[in-house]
Amino acid sequence: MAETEKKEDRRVRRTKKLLTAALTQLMQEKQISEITVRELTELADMNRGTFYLYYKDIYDMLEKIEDSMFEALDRIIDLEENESVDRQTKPILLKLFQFIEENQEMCRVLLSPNGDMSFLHRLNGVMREKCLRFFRAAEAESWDGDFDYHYNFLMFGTAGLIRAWVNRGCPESPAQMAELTDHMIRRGGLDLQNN
Amino acid sequence: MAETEKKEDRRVRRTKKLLTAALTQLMQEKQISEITVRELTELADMNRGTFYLYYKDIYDMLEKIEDSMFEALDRIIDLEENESVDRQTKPILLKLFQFIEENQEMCRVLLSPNGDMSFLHRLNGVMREKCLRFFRAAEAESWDGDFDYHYNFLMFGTAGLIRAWVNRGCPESPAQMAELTDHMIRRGGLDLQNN
DNA sequence: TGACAAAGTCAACACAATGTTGATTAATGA
DNA sequence: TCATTAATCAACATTGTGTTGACTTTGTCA
Repeated sequence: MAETEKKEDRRVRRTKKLLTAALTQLMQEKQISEITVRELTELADMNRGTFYLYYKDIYDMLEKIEDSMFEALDRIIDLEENESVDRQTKPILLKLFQFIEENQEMCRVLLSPNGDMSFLHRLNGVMREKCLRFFRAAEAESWDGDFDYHYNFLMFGTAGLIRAWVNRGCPESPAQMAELTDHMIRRGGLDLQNN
Repeated sequence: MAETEKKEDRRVRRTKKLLTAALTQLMQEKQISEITVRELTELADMNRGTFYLYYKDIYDMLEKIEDSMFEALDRIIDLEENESVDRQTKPILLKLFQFIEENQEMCRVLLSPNGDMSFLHRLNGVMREKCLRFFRAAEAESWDGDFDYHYNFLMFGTAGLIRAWVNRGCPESPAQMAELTDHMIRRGGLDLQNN
């Protein structure tokens, strides 16, 4: 459990970084399933056996990368919770988008057609915990047993927003995106007349 | 291009149906990438060589299954367009949810953690065309260059709703879901006070 | 109904990626 | 500096792949 224990040997850091870079590149070109350990290590210019020192297979590697991302996200958002006393969603969204911007390369491939559904689901799960406190406290009794539906709509919608944003290369600032997301969540996307 | 040309030999239909059932089952248990042609055909109780008569590999098979789903969806929604003259989003949503209900097994696995990101993206693309006419004609000039963001939020949000629904086994009727979705799209998920 | 065409079976094949090994060399950090 | 640990390299059995040709079974349609 004790993550980032002390910090690894420089060679280990180097190796993992090279492998991650190679994987990110390959995932832009093809399905994860089509990526072999052989070509990954060839691209990273290292011995094939070295890969197995750290990962069981490609999927195990991707999962471990996601692990460390979620850990970082966890730290950031828990920190936020202490700072802000008010019940706004915006601060938490701002932190989220700042995090996405910093990890935009990996987020882009994970949300691309070659991406990983389980990443979406994990993001869904992690954010759900964070959001529950905000939502439940607010006057959200209106959705009773429908919370699941409401939450899934808003979370997946936000994921769609993130996807579009990273696909464009994050031209807007995290603050702008947090503002837009907050607006979408509160007032919906269609400002139509009531029919 | 000429799809469903005449209709295939009964043996071909049988084979493809058995393979599809086997794939659906296996995808509930494991990642697509971990599914081998060998075990798939063993489960379907047929010769391994038979698989290669129709599909290049597992991914090719999944893609072809998705193809036929999108074809069916296309027909349904194009039909709808002729029937309804008004500019409501609800009729199109109703047809969508009816379609999902009929294909709920496959939809459930495709949207599960073991699912297929490219399915989401294809759904995104197909529905985008359909929705453009409705949205553009409506008073939706408010979002100008931001259409992409709005659309992605609403489409992914709807996908999240679909996911939650099929995961529960579609207890609500398609009409109820269309109503809920319409509400989410128009008024957003949070009915909070304007802060 | 019966004949022909097409689908499915079976065994065999070369090929490629996997995951693991033991011995050796190189880099790190205290 | 030196003991420790990472990385390399070659080799290995194993497994899935994709394809072949000869065969048996099944469906279609005249």
